[in-house]
Amino acid sequence: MKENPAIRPRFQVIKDFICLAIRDRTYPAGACIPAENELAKKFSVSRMTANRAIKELVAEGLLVRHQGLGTFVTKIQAESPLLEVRNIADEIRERHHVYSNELVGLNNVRADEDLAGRLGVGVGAPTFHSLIVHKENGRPVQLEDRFVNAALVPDYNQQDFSQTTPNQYLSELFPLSEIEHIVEAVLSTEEEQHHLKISATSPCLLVNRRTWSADRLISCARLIHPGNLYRLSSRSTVSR
Amino acid sequence: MKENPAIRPRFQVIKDFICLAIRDRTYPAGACIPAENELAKKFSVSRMTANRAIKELVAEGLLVRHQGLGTFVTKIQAESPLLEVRNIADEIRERHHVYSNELVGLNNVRADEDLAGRLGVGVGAPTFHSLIVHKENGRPVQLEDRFVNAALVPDYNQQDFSQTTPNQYLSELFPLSEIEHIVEAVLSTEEEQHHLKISATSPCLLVNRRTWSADRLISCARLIHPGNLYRLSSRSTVSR
DNA sequence: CCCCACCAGTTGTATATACAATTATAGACA
DNA sequence: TGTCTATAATTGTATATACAACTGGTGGGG
Repeated sequence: MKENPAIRPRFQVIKDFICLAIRDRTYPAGACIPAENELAKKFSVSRMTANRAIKELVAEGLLVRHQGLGTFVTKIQAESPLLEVRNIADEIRERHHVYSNELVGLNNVRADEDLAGRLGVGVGAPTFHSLIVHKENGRPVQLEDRFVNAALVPDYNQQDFSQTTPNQYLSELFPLSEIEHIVEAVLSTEEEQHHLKISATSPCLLVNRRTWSADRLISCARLIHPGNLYRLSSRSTVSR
Repeated sequence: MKENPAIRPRFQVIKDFICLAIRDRTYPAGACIPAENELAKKFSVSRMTANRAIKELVAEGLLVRHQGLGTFVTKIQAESPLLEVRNIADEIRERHHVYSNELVGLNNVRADEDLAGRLGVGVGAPTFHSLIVHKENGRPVQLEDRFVNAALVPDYNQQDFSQTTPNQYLSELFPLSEIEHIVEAVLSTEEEQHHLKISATSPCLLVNRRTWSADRLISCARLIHPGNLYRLSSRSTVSR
């Protein structure tokens, strides 16, 4: 199936309808969505087609079904540990949301003492510094402040980050061998507030991440998220 | 759908057939499996039913399809690195599920030639052998078959493993310095089937793990999981 | 008040059928 | 020999239909 966004299969139309309804709280967590026959009538399709749409959303974890009862929106109950480097663009798209970003800056930077220590390079060594706002449906959800070892990634500052993310680009060049995560809750700086469009009192989730490939420290990133917009999510169940 | 192994839905019969054929190399990695119409004829079902079986295996990553061409067994090209020893009890609890276990046995064992080789001790040396079923919400998810060097961990067989796991106990005593993982897919023994409550044809993921602390080999464990309950993520592509 | 049967509504599995789209190959023609 | 077209084979989407199984509510009877 070649995806032409303008011409969607009927089952996809229904999937999109349901996802939108979940997002705008028409069907909040725990709520029962219309039955297959209802959706079939509403969208003038066969029940099989409605079933297909629902079944796929069940497989994606957004819905859960009980024979005889109905189909329910899953509830978020738990967070999964952060063990992997996920590509934020993929995560947003998996939620059927629109990913975009805004490149604030992409510069050559000589490592000061602090950065040298964090990036494992010598003081004065060349690095690249990128500052990017990642957006979900146009809303800023992550400010990525990243430093990359220029000796290892000489073309970093030639990349077009409207077409890829730094994480994706780097992971394509360097298979990860080690990841370090430090997670904490912080208040944001004035600059961060500006980019994330949040107030000075909004708590933020800060993830400091360093990635190694074959024992070489490739980059270190400070990822900061508005606390009310970002959480680590996992599979959910519904209780009646 | 309540699963009664004796009465499987027709699409499940086909899924099982395909999985078995993949495992015994009837259809090796990269191979093309029979088309929907062929399977429909072979199993006397409608094409829709064959399609359902294949589609689900595609979703599970075992198969990949090309319109006009056929359906292929995926090739495993990479495995996500196993870099840590996670405590299964913690993992399950992090999923907000109930962890429990069943201690099948905890014995003193003199190392035979095979075990001596694996545990790096002399033939006849004293070891401890623990066999534990780890359960998530009462359901067996891992059978842990572990041998520990008794000279290094003399109190191992005094532990109450209903209050901790062997992994947790050992990791508190011995900081890990090296881990070896060997991962393969196997059929389970009759005893393993009994403990894991699975059928003889259920594929299992086997992780053989050895852990060292300060260059001393502490223990070796055979961890076996029902394939449908536990899997390591992997990226797969197919080439034609 | 409790129990049971019935019913409505829902999901679960399956079928025969139809048309669309893609791919590779073979044959015809220049 | 190269190009184009037709065909065969395959997957992709969809339909109307049927029966099975499950759940909860209601009504009737004891």
